[in-house]
Amino acid sequence: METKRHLDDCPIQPVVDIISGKWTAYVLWEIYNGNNHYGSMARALPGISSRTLSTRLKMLESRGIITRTIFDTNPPTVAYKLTNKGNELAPILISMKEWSERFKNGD
Amino acid sequence: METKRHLDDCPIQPVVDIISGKWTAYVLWEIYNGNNHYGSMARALPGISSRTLSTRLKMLESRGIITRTIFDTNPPTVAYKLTNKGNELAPILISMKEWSERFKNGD
DNA sequence: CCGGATCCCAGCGGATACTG
DNA sequence: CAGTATCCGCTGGGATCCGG
Repeated sequence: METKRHLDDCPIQPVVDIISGKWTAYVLWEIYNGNNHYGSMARALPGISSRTLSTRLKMLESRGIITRTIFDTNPPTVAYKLTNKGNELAPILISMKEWSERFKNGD
Repeated sequence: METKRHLDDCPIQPVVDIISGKWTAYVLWEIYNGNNHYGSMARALPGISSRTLSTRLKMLESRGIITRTIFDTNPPTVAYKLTNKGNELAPILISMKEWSERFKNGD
C-alpha cells in the first residue's frame, strides 16, 4: 500500500528549495570559487541583472548559506562568504561540475 | 586582468540547465528511487500538475537522461528509467539528500 | 491509466533609472 | 562600487478538458 505523502517528505526538498531558483547555483558557484564581491560576480555572470543578483544574495544570506560583511575601508567594500552550512554544499557543486564536464558535449 | 567570459564557460552549466526547472529535481529523485510510472510519480509529488510532469519527462528524455518504454501489455504500461547518463547524476542526488538531512531543521 | 492540447494568469526576473 | 526602486513583459506552470 502506498501511504499518503507530502512534498516535505522528499528528502532533497531543503536543498532544492535553495538552489533551484534561476541563477542561484551560478551565484553559489562563484562564491564557492572565491569570487566574493558583487561587482566581480556580476561580471562573471553575464546576463544576470543587478536586481536578481542582489535578490539571490539576500535570499542566501537569510537562509544562512552566506554571510555579508562590510569592511570599513575607503571606499567601503562588501564581501560574501560561505558559512559552514554553505560550505557543506561543496559536494553538490563538485559533483555537478564533474557531471557537466563529462557530458558537456552530449555523451 | 579579468578576461571576458560567457555563461557557457561556467563548468556547472550543463547540469544546471537540466535540473534547475521547477519540479525537475523531484522527478529525477523519484525515478532514481525506482518510481518509474507516471501515475505513481504524480501521487508521490502532490501539487505537480499533469502538464508539468509530462513536460519534464519529455525534456529529460530529449536530453538523454531517461528513456520512455511502452510495454504492450493490456492495458499498456509506460516505464521511465534512467539512462547511463542519467544514472551518473546519482552523486548529485545523493549529496543533495545528505545535505538536506543534515540541515533540514536550520542547523 | 497515461498522458496531449488549450487556455490563462501570477510572479519571476529583465530593463532602466536612481542613490549612498 | 554596491546596491534599491519601479515598471512590466514573458514564460512557467496550474486548471481543465480531451483522446488513446
